[in-house]
Amino acid sequence: MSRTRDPESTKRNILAAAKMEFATKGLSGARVDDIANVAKVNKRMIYHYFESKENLFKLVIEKAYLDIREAELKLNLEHLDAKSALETLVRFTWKYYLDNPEFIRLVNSENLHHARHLKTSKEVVQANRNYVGLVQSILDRGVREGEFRDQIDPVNLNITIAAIGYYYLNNRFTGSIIFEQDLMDSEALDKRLEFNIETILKLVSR
Amino acid sequence: MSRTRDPESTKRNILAAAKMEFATKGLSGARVDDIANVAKVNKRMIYHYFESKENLFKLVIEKAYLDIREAELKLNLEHLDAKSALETLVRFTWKYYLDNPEFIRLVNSENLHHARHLKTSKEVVQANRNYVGLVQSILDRGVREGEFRDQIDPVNLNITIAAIGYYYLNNRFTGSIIFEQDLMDSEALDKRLEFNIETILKLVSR
DNA sequence: TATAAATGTAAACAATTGGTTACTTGATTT
DNA sequence: AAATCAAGTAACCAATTGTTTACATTTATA
Repeated sequence: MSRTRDPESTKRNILAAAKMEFATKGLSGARVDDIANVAKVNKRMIYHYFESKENLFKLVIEKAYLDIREAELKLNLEHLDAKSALETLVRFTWKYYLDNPEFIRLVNSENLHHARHLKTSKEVVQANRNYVGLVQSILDRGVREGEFRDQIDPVNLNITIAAIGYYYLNNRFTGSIIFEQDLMDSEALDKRLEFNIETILKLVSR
Repeated sequence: MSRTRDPESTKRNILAAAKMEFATKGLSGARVDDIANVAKVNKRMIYHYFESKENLFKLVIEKAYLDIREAELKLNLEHLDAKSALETLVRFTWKYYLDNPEFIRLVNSENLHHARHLKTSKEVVQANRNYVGLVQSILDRGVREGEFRDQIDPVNLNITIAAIGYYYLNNRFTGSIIFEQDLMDSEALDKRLEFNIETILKLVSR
């Protein structure tokens, strides 16, 4: 049966279109008209369901964070030895950024705006708390197994794992110009991933 | 003598105001009127000297790159042993990002726009070529001194040195929320710098 | 089945935007 | 000192923007 009305699908379409629009053009550059056109809904519906452009952005960035944290939990890193778990996490983080370039763009936008949309989001804070705990448990296990150094700060390790992927991909356009090579060709990408794994493993090894 | 007209100072004021405006609000979010007000010049002067908002942005981002590359050259890393040279470079990069947060924001904006303003800038490419050469020479020296591993890719090393500082500072707002600590308090900043030096030195060591 | 609530459309609005026009004032040159 | 050009001002414009108003239609419910 073909329903002529479908509020859930309308909301989903708006959110998906908004995510791409905000990621491509930033918060200021994004156009509500364009979001409506891509989502194939009347512009009025955006205000009906999401109140304002600003609030729509808030929901988009919140969902983006919850999505990546959820994907990380699915890795089931508890079942691996510490070294494999850490390598898996580095690989995952890289691949996630590579497959979801919108995530990086959205995080940049949110930081340009001093994270004002995320400030009130308890859910995102909790999801991240679990994530830091996960990395801490890998570190503990690595120490017990005699593989990792003691006293490594899990937050700084987390940040570095993200950083070495994020920066490369975020700055792929300026990078490809100033380094005079295509940073996005598959050979360069593979090489970078291996480089990153090496960086992290050397950092934690005894 | 007080000159009522001073084109050089007018241009300088416009460029300085534009740099801050673009860094704070991005290319789309920046307002030509605001740049004119901050620079204390008539809006007409911006178009007189810089043609368009877009072209003004181009000059701002070009100058930003030339400035950092120039500052790096002043470090005179050739006179240091390889390990000290590399540590100095990591410290410098961190401090430069810390003291010039506009640089990070501008690079983000340029990447959001697929680096279209930098594409035609021969000068920036040349400046960066010198920079990669500098890092390569440090690596060579380190190998000769028996301190560094062989075959380290200078471009990926460069990218990683930048990444570990850039990401932390770029995402300081979202980071302070999701990690539930002020990433910008001086203790956290010192700790991060030491962490980064350790990361790079462990990466290159034999 | 009548009715109210939810879902949707079209058009318009007030404010803002990058950019321009028409004009004035100061400095330099011959 | 006249003339010419560069530097500067104020007001305005057409286009675009996020948001709203007024209205129509579908769906669920009493």
